[in-house]
Order: sequence, then structure tokens, then C-alpha cells
Amino acid sequence: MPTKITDLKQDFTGGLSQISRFWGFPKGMGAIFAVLYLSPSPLSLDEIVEQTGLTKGAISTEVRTLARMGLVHRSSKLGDRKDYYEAETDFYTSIRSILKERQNSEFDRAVRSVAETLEKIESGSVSGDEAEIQFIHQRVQALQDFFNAIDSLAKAVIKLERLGIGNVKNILSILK
Amino acid sequence: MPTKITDLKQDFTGGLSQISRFWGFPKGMGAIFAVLYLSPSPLSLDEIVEQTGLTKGAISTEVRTLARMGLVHRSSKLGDRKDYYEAETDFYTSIRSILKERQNSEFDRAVRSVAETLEKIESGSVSGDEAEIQFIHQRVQALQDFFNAIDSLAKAVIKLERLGIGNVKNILSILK
DNA sequence: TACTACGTTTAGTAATTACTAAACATTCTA
DNA sequence: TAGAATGTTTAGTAATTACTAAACGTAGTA
Repeated sequence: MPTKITDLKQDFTGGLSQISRFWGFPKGMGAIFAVLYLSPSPLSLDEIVEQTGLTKGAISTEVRTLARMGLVHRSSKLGDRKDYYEAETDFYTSIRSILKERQNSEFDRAVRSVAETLEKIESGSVSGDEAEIQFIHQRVQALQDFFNAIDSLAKAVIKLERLGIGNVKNILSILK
Repeated sequence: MPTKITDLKQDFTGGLSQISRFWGFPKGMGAIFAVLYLSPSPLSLDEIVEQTGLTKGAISTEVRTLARMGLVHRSSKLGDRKDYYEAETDFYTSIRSILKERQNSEFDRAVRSVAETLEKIESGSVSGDEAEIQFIHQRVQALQDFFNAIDSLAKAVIKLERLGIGNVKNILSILK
């Protein structure tokens, strides 16, 4: 039986909603992105309301975080005071801005707190059993090294974006 | 003023809890891992209870998902019917098993649903405006390509683990 | 067999998060 | 200036998730 195009869109939207949730974002966010991504032209807030069934309020805030992550762009038409939104279609561009965004996040604050733990130990200002301190020192150091490696990898991905999509394969072959 | 070793541990545990939450896991999971990671010897369930303040029930379930992700290992001592848990200290090993684990996850189910959308379009079984179908086809295809690229990257990281930590830097320089 | 020492499951609660509805603010138009 | 058309904020609700407390299952020990 033939699938109606509206059903197809709905399936797709459902899929992106799940993916969104998987990464810890609201499912509404995935739905909003999906609707924009499948639209050939930018959509106004009210059109998004119509197509997602969410309220203006929710969309207003979620579209803002999408914009902050570089996954959608806000624009406006001359002589029209509505805002229009469209999906970023170059995902590498998005990844880059997501990774940059991450710099200022809770995540990095936490990572930095590990670094501080390390500094405290190394400054010799920790009192307690010496062997235990040494043990902890070594473990925390290893974790710190790992974070640094991840950070380097993130930077590698950022560079990757400049080179285009096919080059992931190159990394693979370089590593084999 | 000198920092007591117990305070240091607590700070560290707090940091990992936040990181855990950031990635969408319960903060308790981060705490459990932290406690195990800073312990020179495997801990029993009750010892984890003691050090985290969580209940046996919570730890029982969370330690299981940690084990599934390869972040902790369960072991037992002869003539002792307690289970003991210790942290995996090679993070590359963990990453590898997390990425493998992901294969069976909700995430991949959702990704597969995108692939199915694509198949429906390509089989010509979608009815509706032809230009719109073409447009959607092209967009969904692009997303699919992106997912494939991510998948390749994941595989690259899996290989990386074999090569040791310093090699992330190599990728970076290869790409520059 | 009964008792003890554990780990697991379950049913309920607390905390968090996503979302709605409606008030509000702002800017354009008449 | 009043009114209309928008986007934003806010206060409350619904849904989800993390966690607790306690019942349960199981296996070892007396």
C-alpha cells in the first residue's frame, strides 16, 4: 500500500524525537528540528505550532537552544515581523558549534573540578596516609589524561568538518 | 589549610556525579563509579552503600548498567559469597564496550527508522507531490549519510583504543 | 530444616524535567 | 494612542526519572 507523504513525515519526526531523547534532549526538540528539516522553506513559529502540536511557549524556548547549538537558524523577511526558522543542513557546521557551546557548559565546569582535585594533590596540601594519596594521585591523573585525549579528539572532529564528509573514512584507514 | 583526604574524595565524587548527569545518566551512577575508581581494592555492595549513601537496591541496578557499559567489573572471592566491584581503569576499553552496547540501543532503533523512511521513498511507494517527495528524499539521504559518517568515526575510535592514548594527537596532526 | 547473609525486584515517593495556558512585553499599523 | 500581531516569560501541571524501603529469592551454614 502506498504511504502518504504526511505519514512519512510523521514517522521521520518520531524517529528524530527518539534520537533527541536518547541524547538527553526533550523529544519536542527533535520534533521541531525534524519539521524544519523537512520543510523546503523557513517556517514561522505558528507554522511550527501547527505541525508539531506543541505550544508557542515551548517552541519559543526550545528553538532558542536549537539556535544556540547551531542546528537551526532564525531569520526574518522584510516587511514581515514574524521570525522564521530553518534547519542547518550541514551537520558538520552544527557539530562544530555544539562542541564549542560545550566549552561553557556544566560539563566543562565538572571537568575542571577534576583538574582542581589534581592540583590540590600536587601542591602537597592534602593530609592523610601517604600511600593512599599517591594511589589517588595516579588514578585522578589518568582520568585527567583521558579527558585531555577526548578534548583532542573533539578538536580533530572540528577540523574534520572543514575537510568534508568522506574523510572520516580516511581516518579509519590511517588507523588500521 | 590542608585538605583532608576524605574531602578530596568527596569533591571528586561530586565532579563525576555532575559529569554523569551531563551525559544523561543518574548522578548516583557517577558517584558509584567515582567511589570504585578511587578504591585500591574491589568493594562489596555494602561498602558502596556506606560510601555513597545510596541504598542497596539503587546500587544493585546501577552497578549492573555500569557493568554492561564495561565501566566496572564484578568479581567474587573464593569462600566469600559477596560480590565485589572494581572500576575499569582503561577508558579506551570502556569506550569500546559503550560503543558496542550502543548497537542494541534505542538510539540505533531510531537511526534504523530513518533508514526505513529512506527505503520507502526509494521504493517509490510514497504518494504525493513529486517535487516534495524529491526534496524530502534528498534531505533524508543527507541525514543518513551523516549517521553513517558518525558510525565510521565511532569505529575509528574503537581502533584508536588499540593504539594507546597518545595517538589522538596523531589524528590531529594528520588532519591539520 | 531453620537461620543468616547476601543480591534483586517491586511498589511507592521524591525530585526533576517537559510542557501548557495564560499573562506579559514589544513593535507595527491604523 | 488604541489595537493587533507577534515573541517571551511565568506559574502551574503532567510526565518522567531516580531513588528509597521493604518484601522477596537464593544459597550457604548450623
